[in-house]
Amino acid sequence: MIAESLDAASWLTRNAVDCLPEGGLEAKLKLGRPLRVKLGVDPTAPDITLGHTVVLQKLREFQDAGHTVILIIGNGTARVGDPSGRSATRPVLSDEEIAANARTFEEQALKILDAERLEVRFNGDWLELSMPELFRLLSTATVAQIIERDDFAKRLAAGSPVSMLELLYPLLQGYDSVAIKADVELGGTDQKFNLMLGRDIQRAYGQEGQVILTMPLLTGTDGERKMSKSLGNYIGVTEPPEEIYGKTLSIPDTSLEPWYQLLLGREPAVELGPRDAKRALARALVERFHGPQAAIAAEQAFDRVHVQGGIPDELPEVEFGSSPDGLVHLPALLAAAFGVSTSEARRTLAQGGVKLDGETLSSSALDLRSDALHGRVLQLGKRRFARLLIS
RNA sequence: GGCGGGAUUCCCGAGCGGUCAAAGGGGAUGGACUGUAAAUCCAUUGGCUCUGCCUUCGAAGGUUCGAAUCCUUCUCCCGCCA
Repeated sequence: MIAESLDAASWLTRNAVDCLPEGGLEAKLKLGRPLRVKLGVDPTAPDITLGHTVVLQKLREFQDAGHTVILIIGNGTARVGDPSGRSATRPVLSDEEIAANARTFEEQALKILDAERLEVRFNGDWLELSMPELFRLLSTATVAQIIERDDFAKRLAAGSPVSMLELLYPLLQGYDSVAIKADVELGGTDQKFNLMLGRDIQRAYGQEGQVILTMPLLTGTDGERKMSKSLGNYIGVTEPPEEIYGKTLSIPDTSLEPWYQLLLGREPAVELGPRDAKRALARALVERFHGPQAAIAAEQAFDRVHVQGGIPDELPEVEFGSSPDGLVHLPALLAAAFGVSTSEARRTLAQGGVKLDGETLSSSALDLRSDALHGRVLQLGKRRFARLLIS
């Protein structure tokens, strides 16, 4: 069952940026037992994005090769906050929220991972160190080692604050590897430092150092920064088909190759132009999370709305009351229907961004008769629609 | 412990007694163009019962006809020295 050949290693390192140390994975594979492959996740963001799927797919490949994946929910480390990136303050979550997020994460991760070869662990279970234990952990690394890290080095050079807790974070993450006896740890390239430090810590605890495997970070729909929920440039795997389809089409052409490579594991077909390659990508992604039917439907719906300027077939209904004289104040209606402020509604209206059954509404008449609105489709901007039920 | 610097609207960042809902940039949104791409152009970007009104410039007080701008106290941050 357990593949031992070099082929197995080269398959598993496909698309990876780093696999260290050199030859380490091959050596681990030769052990001939299922390896313990670790991924740590932050319990703050419950929804899995396409960005997460890059690493998850790699984990799945390990599972398919017979290895065990250990998903670590960082409820203990959440109290510290990963300094990767730059956000300094993180919301403090309650145990209930963390548990709920972990469940959601696991549920969504199972769209990719195999439940049979998965262990889910909470690092809060072992991050209750006594002082002597903490001192032992702290003694495994030096300040020089820690501040060598790129983020820290830059921030220190720029005179920005770096808290003691942040310095501690990589050690705690490394301790997780000790706790679960990880053979391999995966992460994005931004995790390289933490992963490497984990090796040192394991060795300080008398274990063999883990092999680290880093995957490229998927850029977000903006094509610039890494995909993340907080940057708002993400596609969630549980989003509706039309959203996944539409958002995928909105990525810049320059993201096409990396997205193909990281999400589909292949190059875009050469005979397709960028537009059609992107459509094929969007179909493939919808298909992965919603099935082939949904992919076709999403594309058709998209074409109807955006190519032909039509109206989607499923759209939310909005109930709204008219005044006693049968008039409806448009800004108030837009505000209620789309969750914008009335000021914003007025502005958009003035700019020709509001349509009723496809006809642009003018801002000269802000009050319309209810019977002119009832049952019709109100549109704000390009993509927000609602069917009106005026009472 | 001592000395200095800072906190401005989503972000960065001007403003230093009235002409400030607050320059400029970024981002975002709407429009044109298009392939919900890029590039480009135009517009908008606190809220509202919208030719006016209300609330914003770390917090609370104060001075003034009038404060983001001056004073006091407080909170937080940063640097230098020890």
